[in-house]
Amino acid sequence: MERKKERREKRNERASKLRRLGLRATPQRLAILAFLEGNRNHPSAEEIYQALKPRFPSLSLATVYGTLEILEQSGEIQVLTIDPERRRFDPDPTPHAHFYCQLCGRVFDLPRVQPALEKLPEEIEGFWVEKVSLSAYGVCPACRKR
Amino acid sequence: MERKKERREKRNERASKLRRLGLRATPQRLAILAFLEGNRNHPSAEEIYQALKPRFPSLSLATVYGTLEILEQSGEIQVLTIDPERRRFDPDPTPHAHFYCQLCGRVFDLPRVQPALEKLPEEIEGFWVEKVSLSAYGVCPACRKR
DNA sequence: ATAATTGCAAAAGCTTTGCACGGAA
DNA sequence: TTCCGTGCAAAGCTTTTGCAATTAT
Repeated sequence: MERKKERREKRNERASKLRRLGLRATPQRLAILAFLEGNRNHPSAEEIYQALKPRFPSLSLATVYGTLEILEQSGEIQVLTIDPERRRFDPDPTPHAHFYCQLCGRVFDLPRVQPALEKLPEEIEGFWVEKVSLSAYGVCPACRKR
Repeated sequence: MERKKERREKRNERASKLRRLGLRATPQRLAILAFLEGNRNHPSAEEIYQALKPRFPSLSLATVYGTLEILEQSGEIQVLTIDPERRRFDPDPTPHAHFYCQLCGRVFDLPRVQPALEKLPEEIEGFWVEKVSLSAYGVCPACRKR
């Protein structure tokens, strides 16, 4: 069974990543990292919490928020303010465009729009720019069909 | 005194605008419109409320929220989600870039960055785009000096 | 007159905080 | 053993809602 070994390795990678950031590798943090990894759904804190709850019955929403906070400060993830109702979290910290569907509320990546962002300088009209975000609002392909 | 006449005219313009939208021209709405007009501070609902409270002691926050909601739906203003803490309102409904200062929390217009937005089509990769917003985060000129 | 709008209070979310306990290093 | 991290409950905010009273038309 190679799968077991693979999982163990990924787990170790995540633990190392956390320790490299000066953080303790707790089961909760490892689970949140694992859930986020490769997740393109831009989940909210509540969604992460609900998804992990079955396997971590003692998990608390406060821990989820806390972990997401330090992961953002560490540059491992990015927080999106695209959804007017709640914060969304993106495991990919590199700048890229997002789309918010006003019908279903889902958030999508728009990787091909990215280039427009690259051209922005570190300084615009005296403002020091740390991060740029491009958000589009409208109707996603699935909702257009209905 | 020409000022009085001018104020009366502006007030009439706002009243007409409201009625054109099928809305009643109440003192509260006229005051909110007047406060927003030419206001480049991207105020929050609370800020609008506090600013108008002295002259409209009976004004309620619920009315402010309600008015802002219908003004947005009418296309008269735009709601910004750039501030992670609260919604900000912009009397200019046309798409333009914004800057959020992470130190003082103020929101600025970045009118010269606008062109980058113009190039975006109505449809991107199957997504129907109704609105695009470009937000930059960093430190504003005033805060850089300190 | 009458239908829309206001203001109040309460409710509904989302997110943060304080603190005692538990667990990683 | 030593702190860092967790979980719980409560609090803090922003925003929404229901409804009776008011007011624009």
